[in-house]
Amino acid sequence: MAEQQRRRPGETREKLMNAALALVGKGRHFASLGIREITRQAGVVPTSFYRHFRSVDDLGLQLVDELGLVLRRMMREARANVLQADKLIEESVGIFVAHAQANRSFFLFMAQGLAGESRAVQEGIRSEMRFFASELANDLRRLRLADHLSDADLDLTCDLVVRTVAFSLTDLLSVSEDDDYQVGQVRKRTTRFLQMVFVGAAHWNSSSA
Amino acid sequence: MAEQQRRRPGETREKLMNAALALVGKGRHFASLGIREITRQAGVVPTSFYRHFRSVDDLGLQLVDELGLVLRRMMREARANVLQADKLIEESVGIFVAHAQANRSFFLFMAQGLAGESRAVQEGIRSEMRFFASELANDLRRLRLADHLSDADLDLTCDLVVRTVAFSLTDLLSVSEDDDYQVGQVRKRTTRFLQMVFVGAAHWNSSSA
DNA sequence: CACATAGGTGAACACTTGTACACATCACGA
DNA sequence: TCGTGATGTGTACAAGTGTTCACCTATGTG
Repeated sequence: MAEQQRRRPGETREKLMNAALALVGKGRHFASLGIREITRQAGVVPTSFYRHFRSVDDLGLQLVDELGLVLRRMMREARANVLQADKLIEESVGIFVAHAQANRSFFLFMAQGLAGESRAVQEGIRSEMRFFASELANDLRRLRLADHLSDADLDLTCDLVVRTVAFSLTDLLSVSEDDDYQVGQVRKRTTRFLQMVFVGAAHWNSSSA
Repeated sequence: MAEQQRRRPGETREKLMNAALALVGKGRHFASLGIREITRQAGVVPTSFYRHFRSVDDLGLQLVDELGLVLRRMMREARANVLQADKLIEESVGIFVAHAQANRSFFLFMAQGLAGESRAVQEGIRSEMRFFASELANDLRRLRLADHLSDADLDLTCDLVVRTVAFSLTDLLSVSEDDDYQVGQVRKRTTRFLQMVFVGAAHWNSSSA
């Protein structure tokens, strides 16, 4: 009936995922989204949803996959841009904040998913964080910045770093997107948190023996 | 019509709050709860809800208040039970884990609320965490355990501690309630996180000047 | 005792929800 | 060329939703 223009494959699928993200970005919680709501936002008929996803949770899982890509992009940029070791933390936090701002909805979704209602989404996000932490550990090892730490202690440190940053996400996402002052505050605070963690790591074995 | 037994005042109100908590404890996300669902679980007619709360978010706000009481009880117990300073961290984490297990639904609600959909609930929980951190700072000051730190740096430390513990909540709540091994793992890991933070705090000024 | 008030109840409303079914349209391989 | 499968659409329905209304009953204060 309504004219059906030729569609690039996967287009509606993208539209649906973006619609879910958009709603999350608008302040809704992912766990409270419904199929009809998402399709309405996407400008698509409800039935189409089932062509691509079995349920809202399923869509969530696929969002986690995309989130993985976003995180990898961020990591790549961080690796390319960290020039001097002494500004390493500051610059990394800066890159993180910039990405979080540029992909606000995505990171909002991530923060929500950590205590979300779908066990699978939760585990997916957790697993992305583990991956991130292990990559960080590799980098630190390669740069020989933590030679005095055992592998286990280095992992511990990186896990703590990732957690701290992840928690900062909730700070960052709860201030207005363009309140530069507040955003700066979060950045400074996060930087100091990480500095403290690294000071702890630097003195770890000598103090905990 | 249906016989109306004499009710202790506020009874239904409690029933409603407990019902919401029970649903959260069962794996539901607070943001996805509806009025009818809550009243059904409470064994009460939907209309009764409005006698006590204006909306689900309102109920959430009142839950945050109760959460405050739970946290205070926990703090009191921790203060009473910490015997030797050298086991301070270990014992505190133990008490925290015990309380989190005993009030699983409450802490689940807290973890969800941090990235929740109601701005007010979010701010309430955040504020409880700030209070907790400032009390912790007072204690450390009183015990003269952080004399070398400025007030601002002490606050920073305590904030980081509270965040770290709060994040552990998501670990703790995602493992089965009675999987003692996993729970023990979370406890050990959290303890080491905090030890690392405190090592960092101990060497803070000397390393960051 | 009378009465105001708080709290509990059932029926009804206008919507929204998830899901199923039948059908239309396109791209593409046999 | 003709299927055939993937993707889109419209309609339908039963069930669940938030909220309002009028009404009932227990309780405590004047």
